Amino acid sequence: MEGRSVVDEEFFARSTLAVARDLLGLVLVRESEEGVVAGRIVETEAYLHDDPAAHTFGGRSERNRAMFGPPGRAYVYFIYGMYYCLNCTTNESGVGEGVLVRALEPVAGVELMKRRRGTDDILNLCSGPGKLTIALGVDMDDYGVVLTSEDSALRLERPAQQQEFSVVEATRIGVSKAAALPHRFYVEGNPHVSKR
DNA sequence: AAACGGATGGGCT
DNA sequence: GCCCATCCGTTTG
Repeated sequence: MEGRSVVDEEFFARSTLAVARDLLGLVLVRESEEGVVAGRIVETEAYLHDDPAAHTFGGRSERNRAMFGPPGRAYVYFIYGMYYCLNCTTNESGVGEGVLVRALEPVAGVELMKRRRGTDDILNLCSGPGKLTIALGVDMDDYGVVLTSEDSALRLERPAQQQEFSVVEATRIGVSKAAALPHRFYVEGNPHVSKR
C-alpha cells in the first residue's frame, strides 16, 4: 500500500482559517476492529489563540495541551457530560489553535455508522460534531493521535478525485463568546451540514 | 418551524 | 456553582 493520499503535517502548519477552509472536501478515515468508516468533511469551525470562544484562550491546561502541541494531531474534548468533539490542531507548536470538524458526508462503512448511531437515516449519521464522533467511534483514547500518518487508525486523506464546490462562510454554532466571528465554513448546498 | 428542557459530568473561577 | 464548540424528544405557534 502506498500512503500517497494522506495529508502531510505542512498542510496543518498554516493559518488556522486557511486550514479550516481547505479541510472541506478531504476525507477522514477511521479504522477499528469493527471495521473501516470514512467521511468527507463538509463543515468546520476555526478557533484562534486570541479568540474568547477557544478552549486555549485562558492559557495552557491539561485539557487543552494537544492544541499547544504540533499541528496535525487530534484534539478531542468531552462536552455536556455525554459527547466528544474532534479537532485538528493547526498552526505552529505553542500557538494554541485548531479546527473543529462539525460534519461529514459518509463515504465508507455506512452500515457500521448506522449501527453506532442507532439510526438508518443517512443525513443523521455525521451531521454534527457530537454525532460524527459516535459514528467514527472517536473518544478520549484518540486524544493527541497523529492524523498525518498512513498507519494511523484516524487520519486525513485526499480523495481520489475532488468534485468542485463552493464554500460558505458563516458564524459559529453554539458559542456565546465572539459569536459574530465568521469562522464557520461549509460546503454550499450539502445536506450533511449541521445547520444552514 | 422554532423554541424548550432534560440528560449528564468535567473544567475552571 | 456555573458554564459549556451537543443532541433529542416534546411542546408551542
